Amino acid sequence: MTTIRQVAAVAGVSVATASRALSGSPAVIEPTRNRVLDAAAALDFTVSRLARSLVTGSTGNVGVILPDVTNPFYSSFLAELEAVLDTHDIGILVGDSREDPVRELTIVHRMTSQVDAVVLASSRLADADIVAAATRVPVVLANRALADETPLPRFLHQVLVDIDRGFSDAARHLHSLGHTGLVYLDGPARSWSGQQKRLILDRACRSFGMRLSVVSTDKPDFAAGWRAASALDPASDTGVVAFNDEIALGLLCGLRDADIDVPGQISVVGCDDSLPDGLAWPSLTTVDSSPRTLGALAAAAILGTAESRTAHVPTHLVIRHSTSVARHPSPKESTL
Amino acid sequence: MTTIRQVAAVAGVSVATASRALSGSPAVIEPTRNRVLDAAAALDFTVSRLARSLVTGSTGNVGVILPDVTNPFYSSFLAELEAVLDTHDIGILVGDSREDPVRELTIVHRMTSQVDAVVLASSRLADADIVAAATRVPVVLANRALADETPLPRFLHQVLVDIDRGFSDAARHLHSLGHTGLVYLDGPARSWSGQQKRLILDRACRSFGMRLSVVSTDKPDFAAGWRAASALDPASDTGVVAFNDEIALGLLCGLRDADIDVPGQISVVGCDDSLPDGLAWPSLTTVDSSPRTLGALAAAAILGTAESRTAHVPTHLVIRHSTSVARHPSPKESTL
DNA sequence: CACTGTGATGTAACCGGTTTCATTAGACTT
DNA sequence: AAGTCTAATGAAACCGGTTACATCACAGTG
Repeated sequence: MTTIRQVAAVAGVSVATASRALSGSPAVIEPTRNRVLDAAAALDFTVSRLARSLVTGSTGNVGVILPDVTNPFYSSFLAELEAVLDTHDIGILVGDSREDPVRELTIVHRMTSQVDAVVLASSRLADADIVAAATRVPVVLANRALADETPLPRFLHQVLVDIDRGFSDAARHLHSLGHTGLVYLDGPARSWSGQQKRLILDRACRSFGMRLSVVSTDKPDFAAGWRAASALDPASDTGVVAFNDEIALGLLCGLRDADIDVPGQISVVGCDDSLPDGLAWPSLTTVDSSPRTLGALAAAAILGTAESRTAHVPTHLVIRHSTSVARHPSPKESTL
Repeated sequence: MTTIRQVAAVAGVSVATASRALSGSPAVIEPTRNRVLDAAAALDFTVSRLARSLVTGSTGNVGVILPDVTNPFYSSFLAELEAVLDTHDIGILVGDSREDPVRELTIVHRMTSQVDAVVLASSRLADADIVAAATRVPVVLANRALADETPLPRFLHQVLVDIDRGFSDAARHLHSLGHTGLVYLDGPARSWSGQQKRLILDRACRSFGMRLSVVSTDKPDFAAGWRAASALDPASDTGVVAFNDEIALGLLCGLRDADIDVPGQISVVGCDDSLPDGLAWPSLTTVDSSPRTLGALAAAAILGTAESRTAHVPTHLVIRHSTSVARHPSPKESTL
């Protein structure tokens, strides 16, 4: 490996001058700079970000920890975050906690000493652990908020999806279609956003006088939705809201497999609006919480261009064809 | 930030001893080690991987560059790679080239000085660039091979999907079902594996006396498959092989939208076997090239446990219900 | 008892850059 | 011509660890 001292030697200058020339300091005169750059090119030299980081105290890297890289929500989030930071020549250390708080904490520790900030997406950590982490390295919480009573640490940003609007509207929508009860297909047990969605639906149902029942899923994917299909009874469960579109899609397919008509017998609402046109049939009514926008907000927090300590991605309900008027089987009707 | 000198001071030992105690050297006696560990705990100290890397020459990180994190093939690959390396306390720097060789090269440069190795997944770089990179940092090529005439650099591993078997079988399968021609829905123009798939199909078709036509797609996703649906003519295009399952799925949905029956009118074969059960209807005949296994092989190459310089993931054709006997419209039949 | 060997610890150099501060040369002032 | 200022460069400290080598105490040996 070639070092800056070799470059300096070849260029016939001191290491200080070489360093200045290479980092574009204006204090070095044109011909000198060229000698250094030529030498560097000749030796195929690139500065060691490691060594630079050690002395400057900034690494040019940020850490990102996700519950599951494989989940489209997180991979989109990551893609956008990466795209923005890349333009600022910032690298990304990625960690996959696989929904495990212990592993998440381990990864945080591995990262802290080599990044300028850590982004925790849908963190499964306890508030206390997050607060503790924020004392060692700036933290951006994405899709997760600390409890209201927890005071926000100095170096903690939050970027959130404002699902309140979307989920309230989802409940209102189903209510207005005559549904008298709702089934919520929840996400992972430790998911903060899943819990929020549940709370919002609960509040909404209460205000509309609807029943709410919750079905848990371990991993929020297609298979979970498919399995849930067989747990539903079209006689009583006419309206379903899912944690995300993957679950909703699995449900759609599972219901079709069971010859249950959507939206004729059961109405389905998803979340994220992450499915490409034409994949879901019928097209899915969903809450559009954009992970890419969330990624952009996280990037803004990292870059210091965020306007406030906690930012929100707005949502709204996108009504398509997986929801329709509830069919109320009256006692008189026979099921044939 | 607390340093090892502070820990040493509190523990009443020299920095050397502190360092040894913290890194588990056997040369330090039990009570001393405890004093150091206690001091470290009291000061909430963690070693700076940065500083350690600088002197030891090994960073404990590897870089991974992908054409698109959002693509399930790559996110699965990444997930597995991460999972294995995580158990060895190795971190991952991730870069998304977005199919752009220039960006890919930039990312390689950003990484080289801070990783122990770089994994290039489906690299879009020229052989020469890859070889050049391999002189600066060990490289693992995943799903991409150098040209046969290019001599393998010392620090270059290759982990490949042995699609030959799967794709030959796909062609044979369709041939045996009476299809007289094949349409190949290709992936990104710069994709090496796409080119390989094309070559294999070409060879196979030649040997079976089948026609082969190739349709290009820019991004290998659902939407591309959907668009391709309208480019097919069921009268002549009865057998289709797709670059991956996402394209195949898009095609399936697009064909259904156009009221073209699969497999009645058109048979479809995908690649990767990445779709969850029940998503595709009819279930998709596909070549099972496992990205997770590929990720595991890449990890083995990194860890030095690889048995050879180039490893292969075997494939075979998984026959399901999206392929069937070709319906040959004879001139006498009317289309009604 | 003097001598050698061994094991625990300390001292200081080192990794590859950046940056403070000193030095030097030349331009400008008076 | 002496003095002051400025701009370019160099010397050396420093970032936070690791490790080669020196040191020292003590046990074992003849």
